[in-house]
Amino acid sequence: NVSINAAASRLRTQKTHVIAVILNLIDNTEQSTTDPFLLKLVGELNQALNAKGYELLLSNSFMASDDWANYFIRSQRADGIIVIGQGKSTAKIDRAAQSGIPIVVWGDAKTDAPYPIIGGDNYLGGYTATQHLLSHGAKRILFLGDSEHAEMQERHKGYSQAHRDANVPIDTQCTCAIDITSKAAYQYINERIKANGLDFDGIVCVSDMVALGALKALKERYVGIPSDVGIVGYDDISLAELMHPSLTTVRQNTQQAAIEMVTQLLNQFENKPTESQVVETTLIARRSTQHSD
Amino acid sequence: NVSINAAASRLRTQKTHVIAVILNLIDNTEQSTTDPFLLKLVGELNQALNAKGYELLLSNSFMASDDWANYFIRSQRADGIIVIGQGKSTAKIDRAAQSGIPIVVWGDAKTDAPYPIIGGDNYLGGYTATQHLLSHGAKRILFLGDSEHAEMQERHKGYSQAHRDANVPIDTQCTCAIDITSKAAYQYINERIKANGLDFDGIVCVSDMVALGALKALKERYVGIPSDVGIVGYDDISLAELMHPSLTTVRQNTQQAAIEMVTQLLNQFENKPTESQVVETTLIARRSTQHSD
DNA sequence: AAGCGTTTTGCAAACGTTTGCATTTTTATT
DNA sequence: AATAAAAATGCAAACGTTTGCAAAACGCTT
Repeated sequence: NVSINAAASRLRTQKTHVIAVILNLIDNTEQSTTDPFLLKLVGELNQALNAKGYELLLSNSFMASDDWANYFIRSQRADGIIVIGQGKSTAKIDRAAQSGIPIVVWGDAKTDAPYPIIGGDNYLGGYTATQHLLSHGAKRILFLGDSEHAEMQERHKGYSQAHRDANVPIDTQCTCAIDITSKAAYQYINERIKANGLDFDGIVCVSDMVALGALKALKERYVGIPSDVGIVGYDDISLAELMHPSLTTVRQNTQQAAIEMVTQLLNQFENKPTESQVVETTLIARRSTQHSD
Repeated sequence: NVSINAAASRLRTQKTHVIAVILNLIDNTEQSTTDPFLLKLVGELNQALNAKGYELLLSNSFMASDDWANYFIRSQRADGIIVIGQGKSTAKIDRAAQSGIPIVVWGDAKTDAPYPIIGGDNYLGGYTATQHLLSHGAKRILFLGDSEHAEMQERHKGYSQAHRDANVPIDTQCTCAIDITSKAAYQYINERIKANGLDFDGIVCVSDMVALGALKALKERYVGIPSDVGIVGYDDISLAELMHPSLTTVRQNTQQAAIEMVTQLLNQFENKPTESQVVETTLIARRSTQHSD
């Protein structure tokens, strides 16, 4: 009676008021649908979309196969697409964008692309995290993460620049390419210490999950934190401050990001110009890098 | 060309191949869309649904207002509803079910209801967790959680029975009603110790998040874990094993749960009988309750 | 009361599928 | 070769809105 048929309405108006959110997971990695940061973003997006009268269709790009434009937009399942994560290759994203559909992605905003990219300031994040460790006396800082991602590369640039600015030499041995999971980090740190001993006094991690894995390995070997090794994560997931010691981390304003992504997407519906946006990125200093004051 | 219009198809066939998943959040609580366990379940549901050719429409019941049956089903936005969490009151769920729409809920399977409820064995979970602590010598065990939920009540029953079976007296002072957030747990433990000193030697928590909050408070006061206080969580979120000490917890098989929920929902489409189901619930013993072996 | 502009009401077409029925074509059977 | 059965093809109706247009009703002015 009072409820109107959405299918009919959509057919008639050619508008679905649905946005597909695609978790663009890293293919051969276990960084899965359960990654806290990604899901946090999904939660924020849901709120931001609802506020604008849109609903969120969650997709892990299993059903959509590879042709997002056709599956979601042409077939009128959604009005636009929000992709979370650039992945190692932006091929799928590029293809979708090329067919001229409304699309926004969460990733590295500095990437030059025909679609708007929203993301934190990865260079600044990497720089600040590293500088923070250096200023607390660290001399050999590991960079723990996957450098194949645009986001990670930016962070690594910041990592390098911070070293140069502080006149601390960079050892390429300190850049460690691992899967961005806590498990991989745990294993890596374990094996490195077994092989080399404790040949570092700081770690910049590419996510909090990675940091937690590293932290666990260090604790099990009774490495003092932050006395022997300082560690900083990335994302400020809710667990970060609950750790012991609480985890210094780089926070990206996900709420702002979600709102911005939705705005940029809706702009495309009205053919307004769009542009990539950088969201607030701040270091949250906690105990994993400094003793109590 | 090759892509068919979903709106038209849905209108004609009266089938959307979409399932609405509603995060039935506890109203005046901060247990938000970012709760790791809930999102884990969402992830699993997404996979299980995709496997059956359905898509997942995520909803936090903001858009749906209160009339789920009308908003989602009558209006043909989805074919069925999966509700995550019974909440303090099942009024909304009952109303939706009463209008005869396909619905399944994650909650306490022992609750008598006209719709299938999938959930872990909360009584067993509460019992096993408590028994585990008792068998490691605990004498005064806190039950930390909100007892207004059906699920929590069952766990509390298990908690009580375990005490009786072990001939350990129960003090009502040990049943602590708090919001199920890490923050509330942290504050509660802090204040309790400040007021009473360390008047307990074990904690059964209603979720891992709660356990983490409690853990943090204990560590800050240099309470030995598990030597002074043993602690067991619930849910086995990925962080549980990364904590230090790693967290003993009760694991509910969420993958099995997701598949079961989807099955029960699809059954309703074909008017097959449905029934509430209990999923595998096991204690994962880790360091927060026992020293290394 | 007639003329004019504005608002209300009513109708029919269109959105793109699916489905049932009727017709035609193909294939198999005696 | 004639007939029955099966498969393929074509057509039109229906799903429930929205929207534009026409017609009608209404209010105001001269």
